[in-house]
Amino acid sequence: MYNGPGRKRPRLSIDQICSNVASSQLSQLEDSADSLLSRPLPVMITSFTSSSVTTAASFSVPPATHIPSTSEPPNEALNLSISNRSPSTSTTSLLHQPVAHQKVLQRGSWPQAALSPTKLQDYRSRRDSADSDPVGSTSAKLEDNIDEAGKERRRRQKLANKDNLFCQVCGDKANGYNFGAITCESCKAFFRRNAQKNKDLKCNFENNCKIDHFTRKFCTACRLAKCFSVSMKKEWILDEDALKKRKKLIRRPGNDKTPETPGDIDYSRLASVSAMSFPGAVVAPHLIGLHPLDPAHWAASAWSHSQSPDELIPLTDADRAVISTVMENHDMIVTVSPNSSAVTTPTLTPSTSLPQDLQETVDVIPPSKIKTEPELEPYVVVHPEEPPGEVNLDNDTESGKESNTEDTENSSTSTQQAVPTPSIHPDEVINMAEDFIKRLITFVKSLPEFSLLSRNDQVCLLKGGILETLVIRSAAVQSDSCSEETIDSPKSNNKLLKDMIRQHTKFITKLNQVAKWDKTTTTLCMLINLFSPLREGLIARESVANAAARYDLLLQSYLRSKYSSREVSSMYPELIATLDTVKSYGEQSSKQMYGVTPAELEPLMRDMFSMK
Amino acid sequence: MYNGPGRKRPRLSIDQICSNVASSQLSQLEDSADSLLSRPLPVMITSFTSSSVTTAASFSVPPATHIPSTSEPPNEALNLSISNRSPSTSTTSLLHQPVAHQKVLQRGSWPQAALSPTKLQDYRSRRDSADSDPVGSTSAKLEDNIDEAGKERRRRQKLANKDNLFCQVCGDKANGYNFGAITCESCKAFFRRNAQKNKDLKCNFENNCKIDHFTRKFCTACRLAKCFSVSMKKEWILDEDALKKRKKLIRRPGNDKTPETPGDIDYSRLASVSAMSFPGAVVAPHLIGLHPLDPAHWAASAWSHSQSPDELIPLTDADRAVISTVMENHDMIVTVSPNSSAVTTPTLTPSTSLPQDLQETVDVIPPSKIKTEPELEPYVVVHPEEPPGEVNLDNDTESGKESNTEDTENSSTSTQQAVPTPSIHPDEVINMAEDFIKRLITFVKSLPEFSLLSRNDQVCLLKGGILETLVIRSAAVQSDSCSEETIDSPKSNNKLLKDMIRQHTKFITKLNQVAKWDKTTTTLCMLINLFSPLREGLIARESVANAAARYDLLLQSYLRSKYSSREVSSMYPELIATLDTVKSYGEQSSKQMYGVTPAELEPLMRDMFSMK
DNA sequence: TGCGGTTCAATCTGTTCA
DNA sequence: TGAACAGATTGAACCGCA
Ligand SMILES: [Zn+2]
Ligand SMILES: [Zn+2]
Ligand SMILES: [Zn+2]
Ligand SMILES: [Zn+2]
Repeated sequence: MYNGPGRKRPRLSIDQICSNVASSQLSQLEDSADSLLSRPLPVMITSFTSSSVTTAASFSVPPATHIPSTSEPPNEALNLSISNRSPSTSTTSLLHQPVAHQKVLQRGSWPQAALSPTKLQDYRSRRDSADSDPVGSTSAKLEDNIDEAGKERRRRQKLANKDNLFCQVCGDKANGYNFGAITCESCKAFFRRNAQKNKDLKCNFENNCKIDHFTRKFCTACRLAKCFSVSMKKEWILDEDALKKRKKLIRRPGNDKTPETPGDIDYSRLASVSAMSFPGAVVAPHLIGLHPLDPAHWAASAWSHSQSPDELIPLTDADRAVISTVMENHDMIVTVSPNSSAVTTPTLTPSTSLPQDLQETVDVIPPSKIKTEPELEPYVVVHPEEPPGEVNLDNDTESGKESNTEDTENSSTSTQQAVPTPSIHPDEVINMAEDFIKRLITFVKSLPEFSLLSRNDQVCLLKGGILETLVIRSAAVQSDSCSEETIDSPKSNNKLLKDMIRQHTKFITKLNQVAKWDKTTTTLCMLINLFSPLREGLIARESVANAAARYDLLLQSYLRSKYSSREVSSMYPELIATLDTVKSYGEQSSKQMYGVTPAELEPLMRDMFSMK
Repeated sequence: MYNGPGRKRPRLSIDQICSNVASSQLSQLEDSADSLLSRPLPVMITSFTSSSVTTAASFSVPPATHIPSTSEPPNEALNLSISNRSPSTSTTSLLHQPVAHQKVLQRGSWPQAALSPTKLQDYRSRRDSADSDPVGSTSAKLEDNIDEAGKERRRRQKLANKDNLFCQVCGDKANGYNFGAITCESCKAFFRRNAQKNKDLKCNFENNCKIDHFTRKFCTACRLAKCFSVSMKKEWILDEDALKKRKKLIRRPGNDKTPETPGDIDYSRLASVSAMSFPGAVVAPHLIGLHPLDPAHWAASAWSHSQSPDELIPLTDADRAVISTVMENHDMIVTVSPNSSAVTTPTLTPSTSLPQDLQETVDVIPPSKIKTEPELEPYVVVHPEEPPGEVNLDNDTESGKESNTEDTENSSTSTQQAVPTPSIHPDEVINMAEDFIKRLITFVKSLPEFSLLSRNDQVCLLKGGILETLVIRSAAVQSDSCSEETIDSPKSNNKLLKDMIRQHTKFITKLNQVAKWDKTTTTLCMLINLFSPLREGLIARESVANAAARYDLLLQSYLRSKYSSREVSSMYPELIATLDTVKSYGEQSSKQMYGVTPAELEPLMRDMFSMK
């Protein structure tokens, strides 16, 4: 029996990663994550209209007292981080600022990602029209002539294409789209052979086998999963009937852009679906537990609008709102802007609070600060289990937590100068990492899709993806600043580390490039990646897949609102592909990180944690 | 000198190391070593004829009272091994088993690893007659008849065996010996198909792919390497000629079963050969106080044969015999195969017995279990001071010592599963270490060169080299398994320890690489290193140097029998060089080990002690 | 030309038989 | 231990419609 499965690379647990990175405290990330998760998260509510601008404003505003009681003293964690940066005094003072105002968060507004049945066709036809000359097929001669012009162009395109088209499943060289995703010949065949059969493939490992040129044949289960995860559509595999018909004769040409049998896919369904932002048809694959990044799904779910390829499609209000909220929260919680002093360090609070009781918690928060969105409902709808109208997040009343972000900031700014980064005590580096991760978790908790998950699943996602998230996020934050400095840091003599940093930089650069240095884009990518339904241990994979799908669609909509159809059609897949690389990258990083001393890590961490 | 990250740790004496490692008992390594040394070691003598079957049988036989009549019921050891496979209950129950029988095993029963050509033949014929009905051939019938008697017995044995025999390559269920190692059918076929072909298999990964039931087909290169590492002999694959002959006719079953050289091994020759295997000239350098590993000396003593550079120079029968004996003993005593449950814990037995009296002791041991080699004589000749004919080992009557090996085994084996290594109580770790060291010592004592030394010198060698030995040995045992697991162990948050583990892994990897994953090679290296004439306190440095030289030569011969002149000329020096690094490494390790808690050490120890 | 399907040779593996 | 065999997969090449 040739059951060739793949060689499985052990995936590091978050614990391991953390311990690697920071060696000590972080090692209990799981625990901390857990504890973090159990802590209430402040609900952020954004009024729609007020949205962006408002948010922006609030962003720079010092959170200061906000919240109620948090006049509390600076929290320890923060202090630590601060200390890192500014060795001396200034920092301390900053530290004293109350971290209180955490945030907001919306609940469910969902932009609807258009996916209508027509999309695919749309996509294709658009594509066709764009690239290939629709010249009549009848007169070849004419065509020749006419084509002449476009010929070269086309050729070039094609060339360009083929040369840098890589299989979304295994990374091998790809020819073009197959079943909805850019894949190589082998994955195409593989998918056709297996997607439909119901034989339950079983992964002999952890269901997270890496799939690449070498390993693809190791684990059919994961390979297939990956296929679905990139949204390959098994529905596109011609069934017997279709085949028969096909062979016999091709009648009404109208129907069949897709090889599907006429009656097959009822694209009309999609419409309604899209309304729901989660069309069953498209969702299916995700339910299977795949991760949402799919060009394929993308292609399929292309925009329903039959807009001209160059017209931008404005975001729906809902989408816009969601995006701004997310970004706002992200900026508030995670980003430590070097300049703006208004720091938001939602780090955990030692507060004794509680939990699951959302509504109430929400109330606790000063209405003025709460940010909520009308669109929430729809989202909630998606998750009927949830009580609509309110965020299902734990509310964080915050505790005395202070953000040392300030310090960080200070130091960073001050550090900006030529002055070589002051030596930081290893322990501090650790603290910084810990602190940052906490913030990141807080941010993630602000996402309803995340907070609605069971604690278990939340932990699973974090364990599995925190590092990747950090990596991606670092791109989202300091698009350009990292590279040089980080790399040049005279501190690291450690070869491995240097390589890592270089690789990191390379990745960041690549991602930023593909994302055109758009922070929103990178942030969305980060989220899409966060919600990887294949993470080990997940239970509600479906929910995760849904979340991923949601952000995926959001990203598409966002892109489409900013770039032309043409641009998006190349940009989106590239993003997905790039994003995919982070997986192996992260894994590798954590491995390499192993044994690196905290001190050596500092520069990289500064970068990853966006501390300057 | 590894001056890695930071802090220097005071240098520890072996006692200290031990105490650190194990904290208590081990600390008196010197003492214990001494005591161990003074204890008689069971002489293992194997009659050639009785060989395989017998041995196999004895192998599985409960050591229990050992001695003579082993009409004993199922032995515990077996149970243990079985338990490995079945995680749950069995294990626990096993644990509850009285510790008494633990040690059982060893003592003299020698499973025979198909070493001698005769054995192989034996095996074959037996197998044939037993399992497959040699319907046709005339001789077969005769055989049948003859065999009749032993048939049933054999069958039973085999069965018993089969149940707890696991492939040394992939851990799958094994049938018995194939090409010199216990392997499953598939690995057998795999080996036959690939071992001889010179197509250069290339590992797509890191050359340390884990090989198990699921992963074995992932990397042929590593699988093959693993095969070699467990000493599978490609020479045993019938070559064309042999095949032809074989096909033509099966006459005297005696002659050609093995591809081995016609006359097979003339054991009688061994004497003289081994006597020569120690040319005075070569010894010289060592006397000067050099340690045996030096390229220089090597180059000088190159093989006198003026063979063509690409021709392999078969080992002399003597050398082959010695090597197999050594390896066999090593495997039996020291190696705790993660898969093979049949555990060999030659640890000391609680018996009260006695001592220095060798001859007598020997008698005490069930002849069937004792393995001895004709070759010993010659060796003895080298050390005329010793009474020839008998092994100069102390016989081990065992003290009240119990080995917790059992526990160890259990936990280890059960650990195999995905289950994260179960936490082992620190004390157990200590015990494991102690136990392991004891076993190692037992093994070392089985080397005439060692046991012939004065007690003082023996202790000196052990004190000076036990750690290094452990390190090297870990490479010899689990070529590939250590790295990942050990490193990933979430347990160790201790930075230093991690560095150590990493370094350890690095070293092991390097050594294995240089040694091409050949266990015999690494084992010989270990021995060469053990006999370092420069150890502090040594008196008979000359003898030690001789021993080193001997193994050095043996290594060279061995290499030359396996690789081309060209290969060896680069390989050997590399081995020596690599080996040399272990010194500083070990030193460093002991320094670092300082202060590490036993619990933290567990993973490293598991690795070093090859407990899974 | 893109992207469905189809075919088929080539590998390997592992079991069974001799 | 070898030989033979039956499978299992894979992936490249190709076919054909729109
Ligand atoms: Zn592919
Ligand atoms: Zn898998
Ligand atoms: Zn095997
Ligand atoms: Zn390999």
